[in-house]
Amino acid sequence: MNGRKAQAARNDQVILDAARAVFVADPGAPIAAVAERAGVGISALYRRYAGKEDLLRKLCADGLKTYIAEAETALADEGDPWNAFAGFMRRVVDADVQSLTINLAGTFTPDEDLRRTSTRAAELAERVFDRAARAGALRPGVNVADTSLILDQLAALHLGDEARTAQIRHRYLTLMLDALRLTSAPPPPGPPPTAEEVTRRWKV
Amino acid sequence: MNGRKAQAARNDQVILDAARAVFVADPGAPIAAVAERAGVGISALYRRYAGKEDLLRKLCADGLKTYIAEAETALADEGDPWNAFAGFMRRVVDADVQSLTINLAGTFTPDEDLRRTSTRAAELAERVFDRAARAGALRPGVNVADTSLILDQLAALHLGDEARTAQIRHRYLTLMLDALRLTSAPPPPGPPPTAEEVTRRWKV
DNA sequence: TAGCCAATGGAACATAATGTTCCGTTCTAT
DNA sequence: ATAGAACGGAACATTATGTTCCATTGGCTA
Repeated sequence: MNGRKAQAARNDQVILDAARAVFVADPGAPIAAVAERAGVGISALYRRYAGKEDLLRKLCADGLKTYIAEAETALADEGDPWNAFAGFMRRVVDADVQSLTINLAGTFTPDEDLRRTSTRAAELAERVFDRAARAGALRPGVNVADTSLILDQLAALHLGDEARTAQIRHRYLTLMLDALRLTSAPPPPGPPPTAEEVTRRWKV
Repeated sequence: MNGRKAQAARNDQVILDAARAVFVADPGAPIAAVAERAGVGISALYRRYAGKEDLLRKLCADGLKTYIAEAETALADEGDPWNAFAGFMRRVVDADVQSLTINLAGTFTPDEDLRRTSTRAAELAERVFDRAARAGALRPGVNVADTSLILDQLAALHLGDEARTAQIRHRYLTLMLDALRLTSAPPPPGPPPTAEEVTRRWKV
């Protein structure tokens, strides 16, 4: 298949890739920046999405889906529960999911479908976490919400280059995982984060 | 002393406090928000500062000064070098210095004086860190720049309430410090951050 | 007491940024 | 050859926001 239709199909992907790159780098970027990066005109965007919010919702939903996929991969791992959990965290950092979900939250109004996806993502993550916890691999006093906030912190790291940023994020993820693995250390101070505190960032 | 002059003197402080609160919560906040929070008119601001950048520079310089003060306190501590270092980190988190320096960097052009202050701050922090390192209290492979990036990550944490935010930041600072204290653990992966990478965020 | 002036409030102004629409053009399929 | 999908990008509408300007207030001094 060639011609106009093929270009359109290719553009679907090109636009999504560009949008992801642009909004990961700057969540408040103008829509024109996406068009420029994709090498298309603005109407190519508006033909596909009703508006900016629509595009952001799509990106966020995609991010949650890869998060879910990684969690399912971790759950399918029959080996050491701690390793499954740690691997899950590393893959989520690599996919830069947090930049697509947390950093975009609040810039658009979520729809029902997105809320459902978000709920499912949280459930799966909890199962990955709990399995490691029940195996006695985790420091006392930590919970799933802690892992969300840890991912948030890592997503805040920006060092110019995308590759270098990923590298440095893994550096601090390693430190955090080491701290979470200290099963005989005292619980970290302060009340642990609640699910509500982690969810509050979503608009409406 | 009373009357107009006293009000002006009070306003100096009120305006600075309001500006700190507003820009810590939102580095891109409009200047009108500061005036509103301070309960003064806009001209009360423009009488004191040539423009928005001027105010931001002032806030940033103040932040660096408290950072320097805390580092000097740590250096004056003759006790355990690790405790001095850890206390320094905790106090910097409490003062929310990072929100006034890193988060504001890039939104204004630093002047010569601010650059000098910044350099001095880095020197002192390095001495606090090195003393702990020479005492053998630190995990191999970590350096001062690591502590900067750790503070950045913590500053990215926002949980509505200011008190709660401080609480949760201390939670993860504790985890990070625990990981930094594992003197017989392997060095964290990836090339450590360089001074240049930590400094790059400054405009010009 | 009259008058000067620092200090202020806040409307008005000037821009800049940016989401969205619209129209002429291109290219494919029939 | 023609209809219509897909597109480019200028034009438009709106909003956000830094800065200026002027009338007003209140204390201090001659």
